[in-house]
Amino acid sequence: MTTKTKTKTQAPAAKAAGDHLRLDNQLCFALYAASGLVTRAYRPLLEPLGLTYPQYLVMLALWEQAPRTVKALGQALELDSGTLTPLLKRLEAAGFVTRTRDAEDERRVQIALTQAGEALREKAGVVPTALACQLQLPLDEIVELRTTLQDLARKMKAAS
Amino acid sequence: MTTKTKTKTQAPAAKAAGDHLRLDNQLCFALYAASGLVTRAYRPLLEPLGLTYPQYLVMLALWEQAPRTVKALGQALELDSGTLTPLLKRLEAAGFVTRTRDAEDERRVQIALTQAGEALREKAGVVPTALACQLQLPLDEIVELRTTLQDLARKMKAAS
DNA sequence: TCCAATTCAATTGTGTACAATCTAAATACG
DNA sequence: CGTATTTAGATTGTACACAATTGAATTGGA
Repeated sequence: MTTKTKTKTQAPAAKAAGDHLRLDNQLCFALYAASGLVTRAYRPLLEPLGLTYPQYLVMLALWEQAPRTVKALGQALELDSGTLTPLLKRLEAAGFVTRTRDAEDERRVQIALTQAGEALREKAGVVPTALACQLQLPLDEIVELRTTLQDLARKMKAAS
Repeated sequence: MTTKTKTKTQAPAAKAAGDHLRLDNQLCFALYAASGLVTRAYRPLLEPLGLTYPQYLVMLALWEQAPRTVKALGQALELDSGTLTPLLKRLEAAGFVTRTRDAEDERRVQIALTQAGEALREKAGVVPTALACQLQLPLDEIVELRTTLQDLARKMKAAS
């Protein structure tokens, strides 16, 4: 219906401002909501591992390459030290990583995996598969969506 | 240390575990990183309005329809009262919304826009356009990505 | 050489996010 | 009626997330 009449209607709702401020037309909100929903879907899968979702991402980064500095982790995950420092301390307290000052350059802190941290990789192996089932998306669509998002991320980083 | 195999090539990186735990192969991480980058891109645009990014989303929802209950806002934005209550108190303190107990049902709190809150919509009008430029994506790709994400969100809500 | 600029991580302060719990209000139901 | 259940928000506790600042370590010049 879209009462596009030039009525000076004030109270009811958005109208004159057009659709471009509608929540459902915002890519940003679709991204925000989807990201939140996916994070929530991971929670029950990660709880048995003793990890939160951001902690899981940090562990993924470390399983791929360790030891790494806080800085390198931040670049890989797009996070800064204000976020990572307390998170890594919690992972250290949980026994999954160690934090050591680099002897070469005392400003750096190297994050390494403990035995328990390494061992956790086996248990985490089932997580992506379990989640992929919940997504209810065919594999080729998952790949395409992921590629599009990585593309977007790359462009935004370049433009910043 | 890595006594498990006699191959001396243990240290470098993930390998046997396969690619399915690689960060770059995770849709969840692509979503997480893209969402964070977009949020960050909004920040400088929203700062002159006196809004954070989640506050902006709440205002979008209210510009579309107000007054609304906290519950209704939570459903629209996929957020719960533990997040919304303090956020709405800050918006109230900023003078953009009012919070009123519903006389019909005293459990409900109605969130309405103030004059300042209504007026902010005009200033916010430029935000989506300004951001669309930064995205460096053609409009049809934006629409397609948005549709895919909304699809994903719908499926995940249905499966939960 | 010496010191200014840079770099790295930690800290501080503000603002989300959510689970679990709590309270009051409304509804169901016997 | 009167109580059990459900519902709406608020509160509490834990965990991100980032801007701004700090402080120590390194680097780059003049």
